[in-house]
Amino acid sequence: MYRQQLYKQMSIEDDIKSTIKLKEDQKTMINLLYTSNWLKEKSMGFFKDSDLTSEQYNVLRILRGQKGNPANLSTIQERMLNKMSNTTRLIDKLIKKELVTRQTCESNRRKIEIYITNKGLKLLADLDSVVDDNNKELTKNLNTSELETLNKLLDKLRK
Amino acid sequence: MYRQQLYKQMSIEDDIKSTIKLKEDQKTMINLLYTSNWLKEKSMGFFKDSDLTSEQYNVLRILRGQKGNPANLSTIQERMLNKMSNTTRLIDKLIKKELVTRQTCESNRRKIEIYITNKGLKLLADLDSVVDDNNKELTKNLNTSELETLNKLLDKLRK
DNA sequence: ATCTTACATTTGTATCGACAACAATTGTAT
DNA sequence: ATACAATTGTTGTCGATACAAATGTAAGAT
Repeated sequence: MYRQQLYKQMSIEDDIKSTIKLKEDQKTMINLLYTSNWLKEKSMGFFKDSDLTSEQYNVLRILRGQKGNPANLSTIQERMLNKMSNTTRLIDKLIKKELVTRQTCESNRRKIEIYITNKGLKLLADLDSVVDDNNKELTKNLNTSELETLNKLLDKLRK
Repeated sequence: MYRQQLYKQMSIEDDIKSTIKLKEDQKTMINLLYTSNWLKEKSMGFFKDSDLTSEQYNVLRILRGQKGNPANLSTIQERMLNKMSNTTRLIDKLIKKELVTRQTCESNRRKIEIYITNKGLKLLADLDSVVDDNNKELTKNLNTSELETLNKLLDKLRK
């Protein structure tokens, strides 16, 4: 039983060359993982140029969002897109690049406080327009209303 | 229409605790990465139980899709959800577990042919229902029509 | 005061992935 | 026939990552 490829838009089943008919929920699972990898691949060039990994960039964004306030490790971990087990060493890398600083919290010495440096802020500012262009490029096939629908569905999925 | 936030569904902006208003395309990018990580996390238990990594499972699925025909390395790489650089060593792991076999191709001795073993097929068969349940559980907040819409939008995004 | 438990981060270890160098085989041009 | 290029896969290296155990700190119970 062969599918009608000719009239159909290229779908996830074509992309992964599935030989069997997938159920809608299976398709969604695969589609989401596949699409997120697709996005990562398409963004790789950007991260390579900036000499940051996507996780490092993510942490810098989180710190900028603190607007001058420090963040401690557990806060950062909570907010990261993908919780990784070893934020310590990620911060080490950022410190070596002088993009953040680390100091132990006065009121609770178990905690450490992490600040983004001016150099870090400057780097982010420089990257902003590139990231923006990249986002626009990668989402150019969907109009705003479609993007909204997509976001709503993703939010609802995780609800 | 004030205090609209109170009645609003939890969105990606709440999830990542963004302090700034994001544009729709930014939201989509983050939402996709975040959701795929969410799915991976939620599926982790399954992979741990089966003693397979998600990539190994993915490769076994691809081989089963071959329906008895072998696949060579480059074919597998093409079809993997996330292209990894070192499929050789991934196959090594699967061979050690006796889930696949490897032999050089007769007609083109640069190529190798990879077959899934009966043990591999049996493992997949055993996992099928678990995977199915997992999929259903993870997509339970969306009905079929919503899943279809989601799939269409993802396909269109990558088009 | 000491003990236990919880919290916050760090460190050890083993594995994974990216990248590059390499080897073997096949294809092609002269 | 020979040389050169392209294909296909393997191996070495190194940084990144996951997971678990260890460390240091705080708070509560007895």
